[in-house]
Amino acid sequence: MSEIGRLAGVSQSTVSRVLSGTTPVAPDKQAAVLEVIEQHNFRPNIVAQGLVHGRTFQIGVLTRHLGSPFFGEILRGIAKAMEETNYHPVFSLGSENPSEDRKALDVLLARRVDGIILQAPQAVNKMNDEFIRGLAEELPLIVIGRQIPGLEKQCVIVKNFEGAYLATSHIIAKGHRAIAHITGTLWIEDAAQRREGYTQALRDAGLEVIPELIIEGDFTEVSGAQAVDVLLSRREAFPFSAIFAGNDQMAIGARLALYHRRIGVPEDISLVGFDDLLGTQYMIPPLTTIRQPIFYMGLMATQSLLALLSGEPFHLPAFPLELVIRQSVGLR
Amino acid sequence: MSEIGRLAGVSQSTVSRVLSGTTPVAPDKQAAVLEVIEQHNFRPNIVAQGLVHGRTFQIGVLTRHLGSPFFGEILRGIAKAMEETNYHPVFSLGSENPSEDRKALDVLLARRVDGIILQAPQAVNKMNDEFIRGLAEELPLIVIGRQIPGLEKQCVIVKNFEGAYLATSHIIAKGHRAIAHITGTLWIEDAAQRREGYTQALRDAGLEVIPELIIEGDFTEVSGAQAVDVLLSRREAFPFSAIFAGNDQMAIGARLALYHRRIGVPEDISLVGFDDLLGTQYMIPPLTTIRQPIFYMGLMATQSLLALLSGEPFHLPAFPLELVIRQSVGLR
DNA sequence: TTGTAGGCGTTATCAT
DNA sequence: ATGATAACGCCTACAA
Repeated sequence: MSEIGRLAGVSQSTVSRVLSGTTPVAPDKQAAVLEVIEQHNFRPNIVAQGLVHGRTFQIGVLTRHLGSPFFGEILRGIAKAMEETNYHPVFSLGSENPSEDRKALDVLLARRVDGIILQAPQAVNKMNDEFIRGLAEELPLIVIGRQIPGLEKQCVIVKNFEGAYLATSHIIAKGHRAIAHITGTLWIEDAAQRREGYTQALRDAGLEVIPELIIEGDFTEVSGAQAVDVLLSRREAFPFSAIFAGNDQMAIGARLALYHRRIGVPEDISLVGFDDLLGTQYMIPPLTTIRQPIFYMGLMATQSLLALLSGEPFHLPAFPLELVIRQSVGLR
Repeated sequence: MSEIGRLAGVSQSTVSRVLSGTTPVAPDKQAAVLEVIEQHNFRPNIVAQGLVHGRTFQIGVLTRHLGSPFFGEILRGIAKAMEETNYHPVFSLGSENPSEDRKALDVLLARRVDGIILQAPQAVNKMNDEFIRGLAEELPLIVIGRQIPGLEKQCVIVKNFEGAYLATSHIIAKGHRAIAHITGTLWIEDAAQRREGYTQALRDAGLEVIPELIIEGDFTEVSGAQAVDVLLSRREAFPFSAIFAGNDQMAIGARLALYHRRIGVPEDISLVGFDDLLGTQYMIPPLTTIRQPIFYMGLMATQSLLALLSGEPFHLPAFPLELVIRQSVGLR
């Protein structure tokens, strides 16, 4: 920057001022400086700026699984919210291994990110509620997909229980008596809560909860397909006529497996998903699912974080769920 | 850091030395310092370290679409390669809008990333070959999915033409005469090259290339399904008995659409994909596809970049493709 | 072995 | 309006 100043015949501070625009600068010098900057296509070093300001303008996002459409949507929301700001997201991939998870967080912290978005952090070990509460005192923090007692206002959660209850009740209302459920990764709260909603709906309808009809998947399409295989292999002993999949990805996998076995949906088996993923209804119509505003969850989480950052008040809205029936489902 | 030194009764430099381990420090002082560090759980500021060293230990990754399984695999490779290093990836999302694409790159540059991985950059406007060559002179750079003349050694590409040729020839060898093709986003080289391989294989077999049988998709499942709908709607005028999908995601979409119309695969229509995506063969068996070592492409690209960074010699291996036939395809 | 001091690229506060 | 100058947090000669 001083080099630029030298070439333009001004001081380094003037260059800084031209760039920041905080203080008026004589038009001729202004022009001279911009000229030199242009020639050398100089860019101010954000890192050094950060040193001065005490911030990095980076938001850490601790996540898992970048290849999923679900996460992709959340990310779109996060990126969208930061679009016109100076902030930039930095992703760190957690894993199912708790220590790796913690290490990923440490990297973010060492980089002095200005705030953190925790995506469905594991509730074990060093990542327990207590730890996260402590973390929240050190820096602005938003948690997606997990409710931390005492930190409710900074947690983005979804009415998983209600959604699953709604979905299951809908299936029951259509006359089904034996309903299977493919869960997501159970240590992720969303999955556990959806399972609860499912079992509660069964109980409230006076139906029996059959453990053999509940298969744990991992939110991926493959696990959905595999779960169906397991269910079908037991079908003699544990018959069922409908499946409630813990998310749309598993619903897609399940649908493929059913198609493959030439089992009609919904004629032979009814299928309900969760998320209302982009395009799902096009790929596997007809589809009944629970709509979840994923994109907005990412967006709002980020906006709240930015508000936290600037000390502004904010409130995370409640994210509603909705039963969506695409085309005529014909659940029987 | 000086605060830590004060509390431990040593100078700030000694604290630095304890942390870096570059210079011996008296055991007692060492202990005292570590003690204080522990108490205040102090972490050195990587940003400030970067200022001194002139590097940020960040690798910029310009990408598009974080929600795709294909990109997820590349990313796994990138992350894996950086795992035991001090480097950390920073992602910036490009878009189909060239100016956005450029802006995403600028953010990375302003953050003074030490190196850049360009993921299938658009070959237009400011991102032309000339520009990228210039960029490569400024900082270590690896390009995935596009061949830049004069920069071949830093480009990770795949034998797309050969793979598509192989796939199409295989289908022809099974007796098909009218083969449809669903392409990926055509401004991405991979997609264009695969289309070339497809048309060349047809020509070499003396078959006619029918434009109406070539549908442009965008690598997503939905586009695969939609393409099939279009193809089927024209089937009277332009019949076909096989489909070569430009990637596995579109193959999945196509398969779903076919299943939905109760069109058997491979009895009625044969389907071949490209990528050998994780789990695909499980979800839609039997599947014939071209195997592409996606994970290793990300891994090797990153290792090469790190080598570039440290001035070590390196060579990007050729990434082979392979025709994979899962189970008995029964292409007729 | 340890402390002092200078510098990395900016911004902000002073004078001028 | 503009130029010095002091931070920001850390590393590293250099000196002791």
